[in-house]
Amino acid sequence: MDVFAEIESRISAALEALKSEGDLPADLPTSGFDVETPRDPTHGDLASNVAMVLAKPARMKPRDIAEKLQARLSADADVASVSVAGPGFLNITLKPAFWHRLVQAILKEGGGYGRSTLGQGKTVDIEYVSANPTGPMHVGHCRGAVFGDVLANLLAFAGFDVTREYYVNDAGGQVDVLARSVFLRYREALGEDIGAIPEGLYPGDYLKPVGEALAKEHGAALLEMPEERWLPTVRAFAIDAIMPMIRDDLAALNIKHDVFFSEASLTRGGSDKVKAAIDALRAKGLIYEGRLEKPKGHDDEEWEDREQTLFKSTEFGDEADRALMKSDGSYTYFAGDVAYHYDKLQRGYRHLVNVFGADHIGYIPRMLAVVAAFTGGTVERDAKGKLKSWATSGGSADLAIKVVNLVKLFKNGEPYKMSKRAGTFVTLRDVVDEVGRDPVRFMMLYRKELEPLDFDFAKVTEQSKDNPVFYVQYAHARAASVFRNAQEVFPELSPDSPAVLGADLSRLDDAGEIDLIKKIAFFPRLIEGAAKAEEPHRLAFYLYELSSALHGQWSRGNDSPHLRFIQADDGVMTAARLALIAAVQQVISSGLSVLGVEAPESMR
RNA sequence: GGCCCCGUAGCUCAGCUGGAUAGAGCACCAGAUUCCUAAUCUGGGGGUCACAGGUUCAAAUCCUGUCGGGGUCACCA
Repeated sequence: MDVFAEIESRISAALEALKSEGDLPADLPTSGFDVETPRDPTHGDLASNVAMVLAKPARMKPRDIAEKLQARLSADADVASVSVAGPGFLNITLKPAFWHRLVQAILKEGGGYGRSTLGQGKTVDIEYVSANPTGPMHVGHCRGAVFGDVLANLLAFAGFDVTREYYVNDAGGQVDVLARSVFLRYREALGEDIGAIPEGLYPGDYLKPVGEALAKEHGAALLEMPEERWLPTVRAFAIDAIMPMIRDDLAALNIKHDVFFSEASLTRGGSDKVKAAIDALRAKGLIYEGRLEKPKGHDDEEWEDREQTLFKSTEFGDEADRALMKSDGSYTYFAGDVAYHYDKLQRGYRHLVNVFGADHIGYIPRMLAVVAAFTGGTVERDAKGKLKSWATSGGSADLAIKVVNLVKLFKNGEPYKMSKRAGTFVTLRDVVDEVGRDPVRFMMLYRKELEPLDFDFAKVTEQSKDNPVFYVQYAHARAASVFRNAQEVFPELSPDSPAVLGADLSRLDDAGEIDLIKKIAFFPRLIEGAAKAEEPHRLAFYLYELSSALHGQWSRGNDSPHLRFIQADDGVMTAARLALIAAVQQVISSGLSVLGVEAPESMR
């Protein structure tokens, strides 16, 4: 049940009635306006701009339209009063009985409350994390990982059919470096003194066991071979060893992908999916052999002017065409990504989401270009060629790119520099072990994704109450506690009992109580808004506000005992208030579950 | 230099895609605990929404320009 949609439709009905009676022009639209909660609660429960939006097409004064609607809506059995204010706002106050019914509806829906049919089962593929398989995850990966995971939860809650995907960059130079690094550890495991790890190889100790395992499996056999013979073996071995580390790291954050897509698989086993994807673009006339201009703004000594295979991404507004082949004849990373997205589209997804780090922003236009090219969609730009959004539209499927900004590390307020050499490299696992899964997840979401995030270990660990996650969890635990205490007096009042679900709510008339109901009434709309905007942080902020309202109402019982939830001499009132608490707790619980954060029954 | 993001209270940030008198946390000041968990609550001070124009009934929000901070710019991934 969505109060806003409900009132919207009643306003529409009122407009229709006025039209049929000739009070409004017959061709006047009956949608396109908003119903929202006014900032100032004295204005009423709900406000609409309907009169102002329709003033122009109706060629009437906003206030005149508003007054006609006022007369209509006042007759509604659920409406207590309607007023016209300011430039033509329609302020509506609903009868308490309406809010009481809402609480009952929420309790009846239970965990389904707030779920939406917005997605209508549309298939969505969300690609996130996609860290190179060259070592354990570090803190920097954390934000994108949590963001992607929660976005996936959120879209699923809003009715989309979601696939969570990880693109494994197991081809290219980085994994060759990994292989050489492991080979060194392999020699070490066979008793060789390898000395210091040379510049350019991965120095981490985590490769030691990998080298040892390699020695166990192959003995000294690999030592006899030239690099080009052992490299593929060692590379595959190393990746097979690293990926479980990464999965473990993700599991520590409660993140689980449905699909791990291997970049190397694109060209394995005789089939060349990269070539196929490029050919598909070629068929559209978007591939050509040509030269690129030397990039401006920085001196590049190694720049070489040569003819190469290019994708015409300028066709979609990118600032340069993009190379698909390296000078050694192998595919560029971009070429692999072209094939990967081609593959995703062929798997039938209607909506693709890529979660990028801020350092990959420059990569966005070419990716949008690729997907627009494959789907027949467009990359919307304004007259000056500026990108309107990081998304394609209008094609058989579309791509949206979400960018999470950098995480700046602090310790006791001082910037904290990560360095592998100085031993201050912080792995994701370290952070989760030290701080805990829930605080990390919540912290990563308690900021708009595009905003840089300061992450202070000392703050999040030592003064853990600074972390808002405890505030929200405490609200949930407090609700559970109220039930525990209430049952000592009224044993029949357990959370799912008929006595609570069917409680007579007519005495819930305190302003704070009604305010709590209004806050949970907003939940479905919040979910839809956050899902449409693909902004999970909204949910974190919402839960904080809702928790605040609950803590506030609880505390009012300190000064005014008659407001306490448990009234030992009044079972009817207690049941009513517990019903409200149960509904609030339900929303917090549902919200936290979308965030992937635990909703504890107790904080002790 | 091109492109992209950001600029809101002393600090860290929200602001529901254009709504009414711009909010929260931290910090500071003053209070609340024989009382359902004080990991909590109540009150107070604190603002040229970077700046200047424009669009309209209405702009922190959209457009243009300027200033400041950050990111990024073939052949890496």
